[in-house]
Amino acid sequence: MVVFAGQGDARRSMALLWRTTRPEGGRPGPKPGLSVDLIVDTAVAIADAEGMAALSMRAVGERLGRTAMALYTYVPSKSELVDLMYDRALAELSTRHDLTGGWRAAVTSWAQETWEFYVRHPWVLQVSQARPVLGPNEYVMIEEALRILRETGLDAAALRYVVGTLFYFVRGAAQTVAESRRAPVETGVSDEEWWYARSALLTEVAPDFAERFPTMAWLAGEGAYDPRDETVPYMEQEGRDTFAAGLAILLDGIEAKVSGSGA
Amino acid sequence: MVVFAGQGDARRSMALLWRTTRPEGGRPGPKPGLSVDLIVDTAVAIADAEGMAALSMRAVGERLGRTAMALYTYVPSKSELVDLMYDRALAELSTRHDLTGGWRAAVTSWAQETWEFYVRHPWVLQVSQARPVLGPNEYVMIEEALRILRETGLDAAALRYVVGTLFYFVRGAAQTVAESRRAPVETGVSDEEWWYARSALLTEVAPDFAERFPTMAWLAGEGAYDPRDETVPYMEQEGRDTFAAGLAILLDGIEAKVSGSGA
DNA sequence: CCAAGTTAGTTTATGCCGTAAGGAGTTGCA
DNA sequence: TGCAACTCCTTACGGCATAAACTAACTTGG
Repeated sequence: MVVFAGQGDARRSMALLWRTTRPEGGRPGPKPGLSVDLIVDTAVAIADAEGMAALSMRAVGERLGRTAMALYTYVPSKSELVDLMYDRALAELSTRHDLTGGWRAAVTSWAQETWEFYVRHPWVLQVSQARPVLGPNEYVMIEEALRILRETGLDAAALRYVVGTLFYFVRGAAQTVAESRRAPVETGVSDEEWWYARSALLTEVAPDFAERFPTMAWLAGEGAYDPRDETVPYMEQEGRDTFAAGLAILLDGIEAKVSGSGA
Repeated sequence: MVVFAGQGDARRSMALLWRTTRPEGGRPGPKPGLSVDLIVDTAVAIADAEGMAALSMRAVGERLGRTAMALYTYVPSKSELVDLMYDRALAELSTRHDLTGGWRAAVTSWAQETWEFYVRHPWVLQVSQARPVLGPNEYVMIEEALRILRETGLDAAALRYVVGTLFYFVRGAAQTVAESRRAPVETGVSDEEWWYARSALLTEVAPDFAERFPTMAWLAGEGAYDPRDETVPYMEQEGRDTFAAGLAILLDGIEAKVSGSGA
């Protein structure tokens, strides 16, 4: 049974995100022992350390020495709490990338920082990108990307596409690495163990691998594996490299569009 | 408490994915009333129609006139079932894109088809990209992308990056549209209703929007909104356009790399 | 100063979920 | 004929979000 979210709910949720609550001097009743900020910070700490799967109202309450139900005084629901976590986390991103070196340098540093942010908070990528949360910090983030890329001189429509494409790429590239960090925490099996066991099973289950997947076999034979730093898990190294190289490709494409449109 | 997944579990799961089970003539016990295929198909149907959130063992069992526990005779766990769903869905993708028109045309048609696939099965994007599922059809999909792009003549390392970047982009672009289809199904609120209510609240909660987010305000003023087909939800139109334009940018970047490396 | 009303937080309960355990009925083979 | 293997069921457990009803702390109007 899906309950239609009423207008009132939406208003309360926006008010919470944008912090439009009056000072509220001297009210009756016991003094609040918690606060929305405290709850959100605690929830973020849990998600960072133990993954989104470990985030429950009970878990947050327990860390604060309260029951799960106590949180409902401050936050209307778990999904609302997750929205607040998301917006809080986004506040970490810087908002003033230097444009004096040209837009390409600025975009690169923006993308790098954003990528690191996602990797640092892997759970953020699990927050539904469905309807955007529409919190203040999400707007700040988008505004910053637009501000930088407007420097290219592209028109409004092109700017939209370019920013969208950049977001897709950064999120996708971060996702690979984020998951390779999340999985060990949540399953207790390291990347190395997992891949080792899995690839052994693969040859067992598909002995004709090389004939069925010739290009993959060629790629593996080409020694494209390059574990230059053995302390970095394989997936993570791969993700980093793809990010750097992919970003260059993307920026080349954007540059072509910019000079093509005569900017 | 996370239980370490043993080797035996992994072997069983790979065997299930790759269908390496002997014919099994005349065994004791009642004839199976269900089959893995039937269960997986039913689960896919539920996920397609009602979203991943509605997919439960009880729901699948009920559709088949069985209890939830009956499924465990065929499938060891829900997460295993989801892996099987994922691989089954991937079987829809075609494996022989025409290369006679050059790699760019082939990549475009591959990307288009893959994008449509994700949009058709929005739940696929929710299946963790953590440790790849490693089913046969995932390999087929990757092999096809590699086969097409090898036509560029890029070396192994570059090929990896390019394919990775392309995947990130297609998934990201599809995600936006997929969510805009998933959300109404799961929440009962259409895109239009939601955006209308939300943007009204936004001006209420941030009356100084134009000063705080000048580039976004400019973009909105530029009339970048172009609802050419009113039957297509806004988010979806935006997603489609970004996909087409973004893909062109990406391919331009790849082309630059190809001619740069003297292929 | 006290009763009324408001609020923070608890306990209890409902209805979901995945799945462990054990039992009932069915079938093929020794 | 009996046994082992098999499918499927019922029951149960511990988890989840959260509704409802309650207690206790606090402010304020009379």
